[in-house]
Amino acid sequence: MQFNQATDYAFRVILHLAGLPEGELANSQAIAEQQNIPAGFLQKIMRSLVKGELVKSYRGVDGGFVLATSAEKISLLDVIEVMEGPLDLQRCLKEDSACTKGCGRKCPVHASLAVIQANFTKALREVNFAGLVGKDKEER
Amino acid sequence: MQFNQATDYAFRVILHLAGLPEGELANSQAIAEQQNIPAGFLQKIMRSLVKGELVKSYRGVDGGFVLATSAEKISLLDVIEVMEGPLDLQRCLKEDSACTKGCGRKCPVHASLAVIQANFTKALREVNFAGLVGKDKEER
DNA sequence: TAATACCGAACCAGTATGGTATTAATTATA
DNA sequence: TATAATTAATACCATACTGGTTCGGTATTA
Repeated sequence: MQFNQATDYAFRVILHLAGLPEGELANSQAIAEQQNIPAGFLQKIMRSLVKGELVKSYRGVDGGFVLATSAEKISLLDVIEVMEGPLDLQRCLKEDSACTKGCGRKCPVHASLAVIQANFTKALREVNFAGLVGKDKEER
Repeated sequence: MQFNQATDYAFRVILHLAGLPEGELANSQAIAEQQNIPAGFLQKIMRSLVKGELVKSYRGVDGGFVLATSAEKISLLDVIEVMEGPLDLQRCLKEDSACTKGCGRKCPVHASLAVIQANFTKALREVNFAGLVGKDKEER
């Protein structure tokens, strides 16, 4: 029960981009070096972030990446879902049919986990990268 | 970000055992049939639960399994941790050294996730199987 | 001593993880 | 318009994890 390494890296990437001066873009080499992420793997991650529409890319000389929207509008959950797909603690919280016992909604474990999951995702949705980058700068 | 199938099965197993009349034990075949869990796989799961000291086993004729302690004292988190090991959202929440960026405790993502994880595990710890089996019986 | 049940370990196919490598497409600029 | 800089796309790879299955061993009891 852990986020992927790629997701951890993606957090760093978004935080990095969120900390950039308005309008400035970062290329993958710079991100890789400053955030200490394997360059080749980072490129793969960047493509996920672009596909997931969290980041915009520009090719060619002086190309690079920028956030696709304001840091305030990007939450921890957004990054997680782009990197790992929807967050569902149990198979049967995604689709009822996934429960091999076929208890439908009657299983009390299911019911409890549904509530816990709702609170969990809410908490992840409430943290945005504008806030995070703010704390990051305080730190220094 | 999903619990293993084995963990889901384990929830059913504990719920099953928690619903048994005082002192009664269930053998793996009965559990497999009633909870619709592949018999061979269930045996593996039972061994994990025994090793994790959530369940006690008795061999031989009329052998089987019982909860090792009262259902009240077994939480969702207990089952999860026995089946999957400690719950840590990020590598660096487990060990500082796991952060390849080496930011120690200064990373704001780390800090936020630590809080979220604490609430998450608290919620999982607060749900016990005495409560769950109560709801299960109401249902019928 | 035979039947019943759990124990332990090995094994297996399929998929995910964490990377790497290569080639193609694009674009600013000299 | 050539060229250097950059991302895009795809394929590949070793290793580990997942969700099982199998089989011989061991304890218990009638």
